[in-house]
Amino acid sequence: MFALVDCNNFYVSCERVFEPSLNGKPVVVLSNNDGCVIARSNEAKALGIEMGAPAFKFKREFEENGVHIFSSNYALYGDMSARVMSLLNEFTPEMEVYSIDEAFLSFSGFERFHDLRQIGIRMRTSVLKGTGIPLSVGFGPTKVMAKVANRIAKKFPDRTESVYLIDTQEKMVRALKWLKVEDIWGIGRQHGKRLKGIGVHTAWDFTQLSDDWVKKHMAVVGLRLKRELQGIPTLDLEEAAPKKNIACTRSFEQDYHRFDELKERVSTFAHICATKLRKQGSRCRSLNVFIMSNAFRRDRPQYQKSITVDLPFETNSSMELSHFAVDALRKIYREGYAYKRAGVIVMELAPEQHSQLGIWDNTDNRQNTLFAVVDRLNQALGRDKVKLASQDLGRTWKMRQESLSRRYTTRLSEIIDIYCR
DNA sequence: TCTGGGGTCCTAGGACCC
DNA sequence: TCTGGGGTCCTAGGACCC
Repeated sequence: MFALVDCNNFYVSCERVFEPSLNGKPVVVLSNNDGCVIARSNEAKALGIEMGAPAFKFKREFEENGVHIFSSNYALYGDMSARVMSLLNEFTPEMEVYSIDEAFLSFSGFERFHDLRQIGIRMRTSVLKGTGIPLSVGFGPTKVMAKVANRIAKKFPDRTESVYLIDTQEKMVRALKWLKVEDIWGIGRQHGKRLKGIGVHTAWDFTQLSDDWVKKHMAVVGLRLKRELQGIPTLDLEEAAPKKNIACTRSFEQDYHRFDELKERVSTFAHICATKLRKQGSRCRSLNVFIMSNAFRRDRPQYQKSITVDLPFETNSSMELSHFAVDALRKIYREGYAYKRAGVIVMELAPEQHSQLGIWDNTDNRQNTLFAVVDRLNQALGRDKVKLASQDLGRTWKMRQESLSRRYTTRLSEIIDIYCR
């Protein structure tokens, strides 16, 4: 049996831990630049605020309904996530951290000696007590069924105590007939639309389709999904693996027109990618740079272009990557457009240890030592203490973050205040 | 005025090899 | 007129996830 454990409205729950007066009130968390709604409390969901809704369009609604707004605080969410995962890990060593707020746990064999429902309830209690974050837990014979069970636990918290177990044929059929086809994990908008078009409305209907149809229209991924929903496992827990691509991309808080302005940002994105590469112990062989104008402004001329370049050698040096990224930018930059978004993606990653050196044009090895020191300094003193000269030394831009909470758990100076009367 | 960011996997088709 | 057979690798695009 698999469990899928999921934190309820995770970002909102993190904020509420440190502001408990917000329990029971509508709360939303916004994306970078306070752009879109990316987390909602149940009360906010009930107000009809959609996931991904642009914040400016809902401004009035927020005010009228007293919705509490937070800018996203990834330092806080990342640290809270690590605490949750570490508590969950005590229940079984076999765990796959699937996302910042979700984990699959394998309990194969446990069902013979343990009451899985009780284990689920104990996980909830432990994490709630240890971190203040509420969970929903679903158990099923496959990963997809565990997802389904989790959905039921979340939908009916009172009846299930937020823990639901699918362990019999009847429960499986009942769950499948209840679940809408577009809500199946792995069925997105496109497939959902097509399936409904041919009269497939529930997960149960989907399992009744022929293998041929599924294979033809949804390839092997669809076929695996069908098996999983029939209770036949095709997906196993996945090992934590090094990333195959690493990206840093941003929308700007204002339009940029000049090459120099873009250059400054792209150089920073390359530096951030390089830092992530070094942290993972990888180097990259190629990188992609893209720039684009504001796609929402249909009234203005549009331009978007991306370019992938092979590097002459593998590297994770901020200086070298910044240099190559700016070179690439130069090739795609066109004057006369208002740029709104850009990014750097490093690709073809290889482990540092056995990297292939070229004969003629090797990276300068002294950079390894240099950036080891840079990383240490930035870690100890704050992220931007040491920068490249090509970066944003003037720091003319700043991310819009009007409602940022404190980094309660990772900065001593921002720790929660307790007042005694 | 204002619209996020970071990933993965799969397939078809073209280019190329012997 | 007629034009093999069997592979691999790469890329772009589509679909999905959180």
